[in-house]
Amino acid sequence: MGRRKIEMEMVKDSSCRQVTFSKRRTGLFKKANELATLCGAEVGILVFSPGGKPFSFGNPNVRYITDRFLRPHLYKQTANFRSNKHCRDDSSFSGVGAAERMNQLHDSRVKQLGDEKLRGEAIDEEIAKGNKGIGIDEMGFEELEKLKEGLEELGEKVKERVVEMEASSTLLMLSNNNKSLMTGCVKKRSARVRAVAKKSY
Amino acid sequence: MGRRKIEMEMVKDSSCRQVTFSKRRTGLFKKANELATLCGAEVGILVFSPGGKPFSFGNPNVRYITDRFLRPHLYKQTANFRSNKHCRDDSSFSGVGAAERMNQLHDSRVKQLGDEKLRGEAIDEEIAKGNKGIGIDEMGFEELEKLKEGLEELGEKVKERVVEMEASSTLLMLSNNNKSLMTGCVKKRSARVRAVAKKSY
DNA sequence: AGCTATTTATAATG
DNA sequence: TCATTATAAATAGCT
Repeated sequence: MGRRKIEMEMVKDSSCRQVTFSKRRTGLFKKANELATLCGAEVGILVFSPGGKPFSFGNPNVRYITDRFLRPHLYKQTANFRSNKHCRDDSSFSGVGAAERMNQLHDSRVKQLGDEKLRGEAIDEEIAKGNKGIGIDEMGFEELEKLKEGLEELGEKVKERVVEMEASSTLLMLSNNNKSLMTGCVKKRSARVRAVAKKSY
Repeated sequence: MGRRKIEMEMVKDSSCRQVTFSKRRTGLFKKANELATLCGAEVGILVFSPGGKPFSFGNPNVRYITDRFLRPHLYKQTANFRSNKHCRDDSSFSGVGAAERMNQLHDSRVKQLGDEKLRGEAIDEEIAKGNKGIGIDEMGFEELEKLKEGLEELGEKVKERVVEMEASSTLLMLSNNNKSLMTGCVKKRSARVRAVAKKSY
């Protein structure tokens, strides 16, 4: 799709790779949006750049998609869902060409599933210990995203400072309690929140 | 990209829509794989067909990607994460469609994971436990005030945007939970929060 | 960031 | 459904 055909391997030049990443990430999100629009599908995409910077696309939104995926029992399942045909294509990235990796898929999947299981167990352990505030993480993402979205509209100067605070993990952790709040002692806070919010903005 | 250009709206004919969904889903996954390969990025995609059937792509795998997003504190954050913005593109879309089977290329290597439901239930339990001991605390409020001060310096346009997304109430709610958070693994955050907040504003 | 020359994805068709 | 092909779209290399 360009002046020349490129090999399916890691772009060597760091600068070019960054450009490619940006262009293709944009293209991927566009495609996802089209898929959702044309077919009425729900799509969520999560991307981490090589540097670890997160990007996401979601229709209707990432929160919904991930939630529905991780906690399917909370959603009404259609006949298709029950038909037990959940397509997966988890590649293991190791610098190998796409085609080649596709062929390795079958074998690598076994190992991957093993890793996933281990990871899952580790997480479950954390949860069991109860010292991590798990409900926290459920809410964190959405709230953090909203906040970020707002912050991203700010001028560069302000933007940087706020983002710094955001990155401090403060907001992330704060936001994590939203869910519990909703359930528990939130009522009087709720009123107060509304009042202040209205007043402040 | 076909014999004719098509409008970006829901494909009316159910049959055509199904075909389009399969083709484009395949294409989307391929693009995602290329992005990961070429750029060394980590990509996760979750798709629900109009009929509610789930599909996913993940590199290295979906579990890892969603975990990293939902529980970022479990992962090492790079400098980029800290200093950059989190790009987001959540379109609001709600589509309805006939329930149909989605069988395409990937279905040949489909691997069903039955533990997703279990995992979801585990999370639910944890959340329920986490509902206890939630309370408002002044520290959180102070943080909020600082945030507000910062935000109020923004231009009217931005300010309105923030209000629209109810960022204010979000922040308030978030901050209100600071205390409960302090109980667990959050203590060191506290000091850090203060420092950052002071520095930023 | 913009601009084409090309490659790629895919809508319509067989 | 599955393969083919004429076109629309995405994008690699440059500036």
